[in-house]
This record gives sequence, C-alpha cells and structure tokens, in this order.
Amino acid sequence: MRATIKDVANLAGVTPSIISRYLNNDPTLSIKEETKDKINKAVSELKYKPNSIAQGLRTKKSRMLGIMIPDIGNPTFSDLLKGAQDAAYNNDFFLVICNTEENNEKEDYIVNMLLEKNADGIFLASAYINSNVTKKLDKAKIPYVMVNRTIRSEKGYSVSCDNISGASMVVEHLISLGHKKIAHIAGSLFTDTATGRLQGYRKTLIDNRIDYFPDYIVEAPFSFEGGYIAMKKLLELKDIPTAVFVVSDLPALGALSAIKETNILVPDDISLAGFNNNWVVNQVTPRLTTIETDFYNMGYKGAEMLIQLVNENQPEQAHIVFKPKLIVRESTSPPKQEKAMKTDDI
Amino acid sequence: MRATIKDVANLAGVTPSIISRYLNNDPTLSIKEETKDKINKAVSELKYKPNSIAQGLRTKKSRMLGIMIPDIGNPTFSDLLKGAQDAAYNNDFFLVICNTEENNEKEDYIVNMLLEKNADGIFLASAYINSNVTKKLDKAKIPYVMVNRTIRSEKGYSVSCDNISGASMVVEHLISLGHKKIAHIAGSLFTDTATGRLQGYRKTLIDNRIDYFPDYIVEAPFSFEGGYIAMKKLLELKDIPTAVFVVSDLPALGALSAIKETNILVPDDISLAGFNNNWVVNQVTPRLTTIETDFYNMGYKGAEMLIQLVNENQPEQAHIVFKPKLIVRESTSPPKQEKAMKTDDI
DNA sequence: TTGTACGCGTTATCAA
DNA sequence: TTGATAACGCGTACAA
Repeated sequence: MRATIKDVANLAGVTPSIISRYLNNDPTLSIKEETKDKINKAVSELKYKPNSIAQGLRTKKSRMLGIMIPDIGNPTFSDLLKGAQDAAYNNDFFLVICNTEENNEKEDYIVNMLLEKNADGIFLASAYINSNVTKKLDKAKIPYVMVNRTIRSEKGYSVSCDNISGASMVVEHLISLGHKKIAHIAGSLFTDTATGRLQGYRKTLIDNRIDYFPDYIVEAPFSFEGGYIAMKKLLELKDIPTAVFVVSDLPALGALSAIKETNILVPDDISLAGFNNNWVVNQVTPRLTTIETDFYNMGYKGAEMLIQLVNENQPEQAHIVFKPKLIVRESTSPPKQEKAMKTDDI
Repeated sequence: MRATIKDVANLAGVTPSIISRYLNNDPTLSIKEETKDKINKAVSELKYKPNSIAQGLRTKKSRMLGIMIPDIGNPTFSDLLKGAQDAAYNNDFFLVICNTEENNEKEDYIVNMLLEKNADGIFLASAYINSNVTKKLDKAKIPYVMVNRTIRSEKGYSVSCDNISGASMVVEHLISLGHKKIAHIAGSLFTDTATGRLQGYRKTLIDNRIDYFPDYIVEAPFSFEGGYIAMKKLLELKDIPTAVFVVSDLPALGALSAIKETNILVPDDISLAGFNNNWVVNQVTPRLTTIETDFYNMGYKGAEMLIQLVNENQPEQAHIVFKPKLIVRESTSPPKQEKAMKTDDI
C-alpha cells in the first residue's frame, strides 16, 4: 500500500499536521531545520505522495482542468489543445480533454462529470448560445473561459481571434481579384465565430458596394459534411457564385469535395477560401487560401487566463483577441467570367 | 451548498447508512417500501447526488477511465476515441482523454495524474516497448488495455488490427500491379504496429520471390514529418523504387508531399499506399490507396474489455484482432518502367 | 515550535 | 429492518 501522511509522521516522529503544513508551505509555520530534515527523509524514504482524492475532499480543489471540445477529429483543435496542455502543465494543473461530439446529451454528461470530479475550471471550445453548459457552469460558480468558438456575453471570459477582420481580409482578397459574386458558407449562427465571420463578410461587401444575395449565404455545421451539403446548394443556384468564402477549413474541404464531383474547377471557375489554416488544407489540390490564427497561443493564453480565475485573480483582460493573417494559396484566382463579361460588354 | 447524505437522512428520518445502502442497491439490505418512499422523496427534493470524491476516498474507485493517445492531431485516433467514449458512456464510466505528444516527460506526468486521480483503468494508444508507462501501470496493478499501437506481451491485453495481413494485402496489391521495386517506410520499430507491418511486407516479398534491399526500408516516426523525411531518403537512392508502402496514412501524406516537391508523379512514377484510411487520404490528389480498419469498434471493444477488467471479470479473449480491408484508390497503378524494361528486352 | 481534535462525505461493519 | 460508529487520508483552527 501507498504510504499515508500518518506513516510519514510516525517515521519522522512528528504529527501529521506538521507534515501537512510543511509540505504545503504554510507561511504561519515556523519549523526547526532538524525536523524539516526528518520529514524530508521520511517522505523520500516512504516515497510519500499526498492522496489527491483526500486532498480534494478536504479542500474542494482538484488541480484538474477540463477542456470540452466539440469534435476531436477537427484538426483546428489540436494545436489549441497543445497550448492549453502546456500551460496547464507549467502551472502544475492536469488537463483532461473531453469530446462532446456536438451532442447535447454527451455534453451534459461531461459537464456533470467534470463538476462531480471537482474540476477547478473549465475550458469551453464549443460554446453555443443558450447551451445548458454555460448555465450549469454559472450556477455551479465554476470558472470557465470560452475559446475559439464563443458566445456573446459581457461577463464571460474568452479567447478568440478577430473573426470580423479575418473574414474581411478574405473577402477583400477575393474582391481585389475581381470577384463580385461572392458566396459565404456560414457556420452555425448560434456561435460568435459564425456570426462574426458573417458580419465581416457582409460589411466588406457593403463597404465595397457589392450586392449580396440571401441565396449566397448558407448556414451549415462546422463539419466536412456541412460544407459539402452547403456547397451542393450553392451549385444548384441559377447564378453560381465565382467565389466562396467558407467559415472554416473543415467545411471548406467538404465544399471542395462537392465541387470536385462536378466539372467545375477550383480556382478557374470558383475561388474557394477557408479559415484556420489547418495543416490539411495545405495538402489538398488546390492548396486552400485561408486565414491563419495562432491556435497554440490561443490555447496557452486561454489556459493561463483560466488558471488565474481559478486562483481568484482577475485577468488583465476578459477577452483576448488574436489577430488573423491571410494565407494566399492556389484556390483563389481572378474570376474567368470576368473576362467573358467584359468581352460581352464590348 | 449541495445536499449531503446527512441532509437526506435527516429529511427522510433515517440514518445515512440506510440511504447509502439503498442507493447502492446493497443486496443484503431488506427495507420497507415505506422507507424507500421516504428516501426517494428526500433524495429528489434535495436533488441529492453523492459526492464522487468522497465515494472515491472510501471505495478507491472513481468510475473514471483514462485514454492516453500519442497525438491528438492524428486523425487515426478520432474514431477510436468515439468508440471508446461511447462504450464508457454506455457503462456509466467517464472517459478522459490525455495527449502525450509522444513525449516521455508528459507521458510520465499524465500516468501519474491518472493514477493519482484514481482512474479505474487505462486505455493505452501509445504503447512503446520499454516505456515507463506500462511498467508503472503494472506496478500500480491498475488494469490497462493497449489499443492500435501495442507492444508484444503474453500477459497484457490488446485490441489491434491484423498488421501482418494488412501489410500483405497492400504489398500483394502492388505486386499484382507488376511492381518489383517496392520500398517500405516503417514506423517506429519499438511498436508492434510497425514490426507487424514490416513483417507482412517482408513475408509477402519473400513469398513472391522478390528481392528487397535494406535501403528500401526506412524507419520513421508516425508523423507527417516522419514520412516526409523518409521519402526524401528514398528519393535520393540511385535506384528509386516504383512503389512505396507507408506504415500509416499520416506519414504517407508526408511522403506524398515530399514527392510533390519533385517532378516525380504519383502514381505514374511511384505508387504510394498508406494504412488506416484516415478521411484525409481521400481528399488529397491523388486519393490514396490504403487499408481500412474499423477504428470505432476497436475503441468500443477495447473499452468494453477494459471495463470488464475493471469489474474484475476475465474478458473472453486477451487480444482482439480486427480484420483489415484493402481500399484501392488512385495512388497505385502499374509501374511505367515495367513497359520500358520490356521494350528493352525485345 | 509542535500537538490535539475535528470535519470533509461517504461506505462498511457490527450491533440492535 | 435499522442505527451507531469507525474509517478512508488529509487540512486546519486552536491549544500547548
């Protein structure tokens, strides 16, 4: 059996309370060098490690953080996870990853478990407006920060990228190439991510006095399938767009796949752009134009913020926003029809 | 504050021990319907839920399972995770995912944490020969099952696919296309996965009386980078192979990327095949020939096995082996040089 | 500078 | 059919 604090106390010839206070650096404790040595020796001899369950029962703390992510298969999250994990590790917290699969029932189950296991804080990568999760966390008064996919709120904490300007950069890029018929495959509009990018898309079109049609905006889940289906819809329109900005890389790949089933070529007939710069979009043909965000740091900063909250310190800022960066690759080019139309005009 | 068992006891007018025994279906308990009702009422009125930390302290159980995976960014693991999570959920266990990043230090940290948090069992997707992890788990006498990437051992438990025959299927396919110069990018030979596939490769060449050269076998990590670098090496050979079988899809994509940097074409000049049928290999150009394994079920069955072990039941079999299936796509075709050589012969 | 005593919330053993 | 009591391993207020 593993040694308990009593065993150490016996071996060191002192009482458990001294051991506990010494090991936890109790500032009100003054202790002889001699007893320190005795304790240290006993600890290392017995290989004593405090039982964290018992500690948890006493202190209501666990030094455990949970991160809830909607889809572990989405490459977007892997760097984020690395960053969050590194921050946790460096601050002596244990990060457990939970996959909600965008499924309310599982999501519920997982929050309950996390609360039950006394997680000190929760990292939410899948916040939806009106989700039970945030309500539950608020009620349980457990700190949480939303990351990447967030919801609007004045009181919450979040780490995200500047979706509006990111979307603007993409659309400006498409406009500068000469596109006028620019469609948008939006994400679930119950998320800030999707509404922000949609807003950036709209704003940029308006600023550039380009019409947009409701038909050119299709809402879809943040998945490969979602992008695939949405693109199918766009391809059925009588007036097919010459460029499509997709809310995220995974659906962008789905869109690409849908296009490839037709005679239509990317970028010759349709320019296509995503968002996030997942490694995959650099491996497909054509390589996708997209927006890069520093996910590793998003995860790292977010976890640091969460840890501050757990330690009951106020973070300097409640909302950290990362700057997006446009990565132009092969999937965007000037529209072919542009030339055709000009010829017609003559 | 949350209601404790004492509160329920007070409200119901009985002692905590009855509540506990009733709620835990103690078979030795005989109890009046009347008191049952009282308890039920008190429980629902106070919304009582047992504190799982306190339970853990008493029972040394946590109903928590951990899964350690080497690289959360590797698409191979996402279906596996889903399966494992579903099995855990269906059996009322909580599955926490831990990302070791193929890093010994983190791996160590994570096992320690999992043990400290009293995980009931561990699911190991990143077993390496001589890893500290398995030693530690053995010593802690905590049940574990190795999945996908396993190590040889008589006593352990594992769920994997038939690597030898999977590799054979690929190589037979290449041979049937007419290839004779078939190289293999192997995974880390500290894993059964890699040695099994290497063995299948060797065996099939020998059975078909085809020479293989040591130069044609390159060991590499199970990563995109790993495959990229290994392929570079193969491309530097004086006698470049006409076909390459890569141990896994992620390195296969790396290999593809390396080839694309040259004038060499896939499959015209080099046929390329992977293993695992990650969704990504169906999105690149050319779409990769590969081996499909039922990862979801691998995860599900593996978790079921682990849960049996946790419940101290002997699983029917210690090693579950899944059948692989060959998926032929665009990245493999007959060798061009075959024809050239025949022309020479004339 | 150190020890005593209690409680965290539960389960298990025994007695009633 | 139920209750009293101890124990799990630790932290902490208070006393010494």
